[in-house]
Amino acid sequence: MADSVITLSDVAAAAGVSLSTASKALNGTDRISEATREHVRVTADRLGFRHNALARSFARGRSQTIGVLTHRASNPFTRVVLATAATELGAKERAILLYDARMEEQHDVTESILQLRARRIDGVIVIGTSTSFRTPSFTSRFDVPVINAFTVPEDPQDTTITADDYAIGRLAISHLLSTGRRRIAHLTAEPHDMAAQRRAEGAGQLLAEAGFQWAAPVRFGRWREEWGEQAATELLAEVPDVDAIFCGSDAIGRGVERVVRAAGRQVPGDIALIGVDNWESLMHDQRGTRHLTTIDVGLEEIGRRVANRLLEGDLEPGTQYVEPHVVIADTA
Amino acid sequence: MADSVITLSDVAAAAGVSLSTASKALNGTDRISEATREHVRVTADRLGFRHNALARSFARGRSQTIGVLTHRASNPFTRVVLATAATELGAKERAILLYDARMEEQHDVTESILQLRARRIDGVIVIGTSTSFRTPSFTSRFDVPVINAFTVPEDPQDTTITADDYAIGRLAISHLLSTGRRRIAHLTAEPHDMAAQRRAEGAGQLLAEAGFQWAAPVRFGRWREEWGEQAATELLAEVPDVDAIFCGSDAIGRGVERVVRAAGRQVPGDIALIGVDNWESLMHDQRGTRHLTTIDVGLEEIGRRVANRLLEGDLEPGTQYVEPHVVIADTA
DNA sequence: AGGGGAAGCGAAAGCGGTTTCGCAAATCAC
DNA sequence: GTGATTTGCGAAACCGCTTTCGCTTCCCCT
Repeated sequence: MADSVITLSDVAAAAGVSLSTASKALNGTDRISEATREHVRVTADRLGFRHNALARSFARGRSQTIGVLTHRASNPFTRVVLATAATELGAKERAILLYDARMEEQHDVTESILQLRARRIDGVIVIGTSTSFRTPSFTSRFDVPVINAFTVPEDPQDTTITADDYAIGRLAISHLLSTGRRRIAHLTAEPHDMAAQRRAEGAGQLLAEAGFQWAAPVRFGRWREEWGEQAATELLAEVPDVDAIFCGSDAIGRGVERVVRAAGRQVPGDIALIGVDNWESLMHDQRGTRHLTTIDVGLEEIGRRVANRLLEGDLEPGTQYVEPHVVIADTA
Repeated sequence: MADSVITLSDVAAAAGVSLSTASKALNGTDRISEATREHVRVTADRLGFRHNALARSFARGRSQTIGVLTHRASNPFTRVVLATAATELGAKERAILLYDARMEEQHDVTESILQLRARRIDGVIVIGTSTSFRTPSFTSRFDVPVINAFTVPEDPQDTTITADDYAIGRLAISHLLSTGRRRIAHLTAEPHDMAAQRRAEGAGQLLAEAGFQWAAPVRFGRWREEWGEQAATELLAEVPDVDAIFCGSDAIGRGVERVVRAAGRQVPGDIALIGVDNWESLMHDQRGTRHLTTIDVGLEEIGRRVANRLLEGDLEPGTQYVEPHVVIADTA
């Protein structure tokens, strides 16, 4: 590697034009004759020239870097959004600078914000941890575009892309109905959890619209596998002829499944099970086997959209929801 | 926000020193009297000065950005390493620029490499997808430090940090033995998979050292839940009195568990189960419930180490393994 | 007292582009 | 054919910081 890096003035010299002409030719800016433009391009290629991104960023005052603020980068959902957004941005030659609020609990986010501004970032992505917790609004604290992902924004005017819990609920029920189930129950998480609420609400709505009702009152509890076990045990005692269970999450679903099978019921023969999250795909990279039928809330789509809208400067205010989709496997 | 951004020369002027003195004072470089240094610092603070990171990077020729090369950024293991490394780097004000080979299957990695070099990145992290596939060596293709994560390097001289499959196998058995199990079996993935091999090898070794042997020959198959079911079914038929199963992965473990329970055996009462991956923690962000007892291979530790060693310039050649640890839950 | 070295600071040259502005030549209008 | 535009290009300023180099002073040593 003969590494006496080629600069733009080398190109200009080789092409017999001025530095400024070379710059404009390659950037397509200003008025340059097509002939010169092409000639410069060819020379640049021949020399293997590449813009020094650092110099360019500096001169333009734009860093080609996006700041990312997370509450907890170790949250698995956050990771998915983060990784897909980063991939998308990387493909467009944008770097990301991640600030995890977790690490700076004391440090006040203000510090991170100042850092990001000092870096002259071109935009900010704020990744929440769910549709249950509000994320404080950062929009006004930056002079560059800010977009929220996977959260319910404090200020409804903030540009936000997130999961559609209501649609998730509807979709789950719609799928169960379409497979002929009629005695459907719903076991889900904390009653105060907004995501759990919305899912239950959407599910209840669709059920009602279809002219049915819950086989048992919706059971609220925790987002945990154990709760799934407990709730399912109670449910089976109370409503033995239930023929489908919409589980608020895949974790709950796992617990439910264990109990249902232990009770000697066939899955999905006697009782169909559907969860939410698409856990297994998160684990298996879309290739492995699937087991639990589930609803994918669209985290990857959120990551992609957030990145692209930011780059395209498409920041109309308000919340945009991504469509969930059903992932059919062995349990429904 | 009165945003007429403060530059270093503003500070210099306000402090009554030259631009260069101000620079040196704040950077701690060169010889400057402690008095002036302090005075400049105070003035800078008073003015709310922050270095323009772009200008600084440009002047120094170092971008404060790390390039990250992945095979498949959507792989769940990759995501964990990526997210933890990014967090660690972000905390030290380093951005990352991600190139996912997946997106450029055709495009030849060469292009990405050129891009990264044009960005004047300060280092490169190459994230593999497992300890089963070799990653081609990129070390010589960059003039900056390169470090591999979660992979088996093509060139053993490449600086690499990865999981220790051998230790994983030993640890699993050690745990089972310590809980009094003696009739232990091992159900795992493809016989040609290096990770599966090493785990089986480590496990076999420890077992032998302890004076025992496998209750049944090791069964190789797939990394899938279904294979867990099938293998467990066969195993129970063949060796009904097995009292512990070391499952090659949590996915396999899930399948095994279903069959074991369906056969009426108590878990862990009759049969203890231990997996590998720590799936549930990946899903639950360390807080949720755990169900399957498992071995955490240390992906997060890999991410952290890789980031820190790169920043510290600690790049002695060769492979360094992270220690796995047991995550005790309900099944062993 | 005189010379050598170190300490403290400033002038100025980059770093590698982008961008404004002005000028000459070419094109247009009438 | 003359004046008014437009077109194509180059000179030079500039982005904000780092770093080399050299010039004073001051200190110490003999």
